[in-house]
Amino acid sequence: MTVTIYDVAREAGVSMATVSRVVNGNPNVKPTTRKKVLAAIELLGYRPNAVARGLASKRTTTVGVIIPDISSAFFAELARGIDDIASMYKYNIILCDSDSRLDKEVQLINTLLEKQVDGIVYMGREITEDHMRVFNTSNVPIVLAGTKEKSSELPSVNIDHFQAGYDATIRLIEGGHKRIAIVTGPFQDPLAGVERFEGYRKALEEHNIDFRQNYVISDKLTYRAGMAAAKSFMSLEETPTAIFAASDETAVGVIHGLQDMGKRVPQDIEVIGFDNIRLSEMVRPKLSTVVQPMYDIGAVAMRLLTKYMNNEDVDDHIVVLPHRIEERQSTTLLRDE
Amino acid sequence: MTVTIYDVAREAGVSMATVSRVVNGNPNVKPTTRKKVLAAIELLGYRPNAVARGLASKRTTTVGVIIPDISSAFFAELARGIDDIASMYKYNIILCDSDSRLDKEVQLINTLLEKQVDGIVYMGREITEDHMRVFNTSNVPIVLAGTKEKSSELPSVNIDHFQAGYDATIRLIEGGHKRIAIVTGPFQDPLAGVERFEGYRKALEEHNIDFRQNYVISDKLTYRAGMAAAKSFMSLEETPTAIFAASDETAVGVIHGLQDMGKRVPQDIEVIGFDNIRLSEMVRPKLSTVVQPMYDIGAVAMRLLTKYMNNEDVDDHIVVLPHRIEERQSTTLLRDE
DNA sequence: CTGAAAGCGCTAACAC
DNA sequence: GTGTTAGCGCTTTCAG
Repeated sequence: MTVTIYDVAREAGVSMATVSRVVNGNPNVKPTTRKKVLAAIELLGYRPNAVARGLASKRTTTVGVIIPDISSAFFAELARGIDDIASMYKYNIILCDSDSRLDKEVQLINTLLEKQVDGIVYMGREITEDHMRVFNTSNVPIVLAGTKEKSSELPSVNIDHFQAGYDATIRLIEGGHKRIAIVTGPFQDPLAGVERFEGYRKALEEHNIDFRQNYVISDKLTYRAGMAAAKSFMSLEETPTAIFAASDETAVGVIHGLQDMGKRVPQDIEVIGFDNIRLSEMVRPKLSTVVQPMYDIGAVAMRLLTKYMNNEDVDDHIVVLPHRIEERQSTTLLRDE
Repeated sequence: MTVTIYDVAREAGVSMATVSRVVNGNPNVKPTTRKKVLAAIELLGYRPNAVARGLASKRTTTVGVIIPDISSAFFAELARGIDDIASMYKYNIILCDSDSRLDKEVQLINTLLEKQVDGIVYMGREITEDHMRVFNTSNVPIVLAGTKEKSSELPSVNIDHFQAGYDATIRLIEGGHKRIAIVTGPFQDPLAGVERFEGYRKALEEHNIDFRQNYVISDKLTYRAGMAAAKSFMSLEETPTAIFAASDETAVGVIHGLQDMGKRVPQDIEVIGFDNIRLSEMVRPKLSTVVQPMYDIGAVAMRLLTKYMNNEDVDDHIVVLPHRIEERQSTTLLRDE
């Protein structure tokens, strides 16, 4: 029924080993026999069975990727980086949407390990001890992309979120603002919820601006949350004049919430986002934002993983990529008015 | 080093076969022995090797998914539907980004087949004879999601794009418009480029509205293309009063292009999009659009695939899901002014 | 209800 | 250069 390496061998009048050699590009084959084998392969329509190969060689050229939400523009962009590099190195990807649920994540990791992936790229928001426990049962390398884990045991690639939050706030301060609000992620999220927020605090502190608890809203970084936050801030007695939202989607929600209340951005209130997803250029005013090199984070993470899988030396298992601020129309920082 | 089924068998004092049975949930095992085996598994930290299982059983519980661009909101949403149903049926997904390139697609299909996936869900824009050739070498079922192939041999799930294009245009006509332009996809794309466009033509024709060649622009359905199209249409002597864009992103580009030229939407010009991606609610005015049940298309496609993989009967291999029009703020169809 | 044994299709020494 | 021969770790008859 299905044609195997053995059929090819017989057809070509050689041994399985020889067929295996030509299939795998082993140079130790006389050109004439190679030709014969190739002809037999063509004739029979032979397709190597990667599962059998995987069992025999103990390598599957497949890596597992855990993603919290494939329809999130941010993670999808990371995934693109991962996929590009993976395919460059001839790896395939088993993509698993974890829905950010711990139980599912743990189960997925186990499944991936059973499937004998050669390595795993993990994306998530928070890493608990339960995560670490499963990670530790892994016999293959794992690298975190856009995700952090406090002990810094696991290799990871990120930007400096603290610094990024600081930078964003500084720009607002330099724009002359004193009443600066923030919509930050859930506090369980060490990056979007904590570090960016800590950067914000530090910036205020350094500039002797009082920190006001009612200027901070911690929520899931959705569009709706942004709209709600805008309403909430605008109901304060002393309303903020600038808002730092820890994600672009949220920032856009903030802007629309503001606009719906008749406020103009940036004339009345300035808004800055985070990530630089494509959406940020597809709204009016275009969103000023902290740009995170999403594609690169994914790409570098995957590249790092290939090094581990090939037992190459890696000089630094924690890589921090640069970020920058892209000023568009939702802030007026560059205008001198 | 790694613990195998054999180790568990010895530890539990039973045969491999018995261990296999408990691992696979075979009921023909005495509770006591099951308990013993489970204990041994726990003790040894045994993790079944899915590759070996796949080789022996000829099933990998893995399906391949080809996606043109993982960072496209439309396809990502389909992928979510696919993934959800796949995980519901205990399948894992090998996700391959084809970048819409024929050569890569063909190569990816082959790789997936080598990896012994149990089935394939294919998403793409166009299906050529080269595609069909590879598809035909497959010994596992393939279903198309959001993609069509003229011969209708392959199972697929879609909406009726012709009807959808027709409906969108009719709404514009009913809104009182006579000068209706369209930004359609590339003509190689049978759905976004051809069918939607044909629907548009038919609607005009039925209402005795002259078809004008300079009211149609066929381009990649990007945001930029939308902006460019808006400029182009507005440079015409007789400018359109309504524009149907064959994707939401393009529609938003059109709107912004219009706004940048000082036009108001919908007061001066009405715009309707296609797909109903999340973006359509995250812009102002909110975009009226033809809603395509993206998640469902993916989900149904995957469900269909499971049927084929289990040799279940399927009554109809071509499934057409319903679409509808969601009126938001970029059209005034419902207003009576 | 349980065990023995024959593969699944391929790779990887090891000979020649 | 090429062939032989063990496995890789598991499922699956087939007995009993």
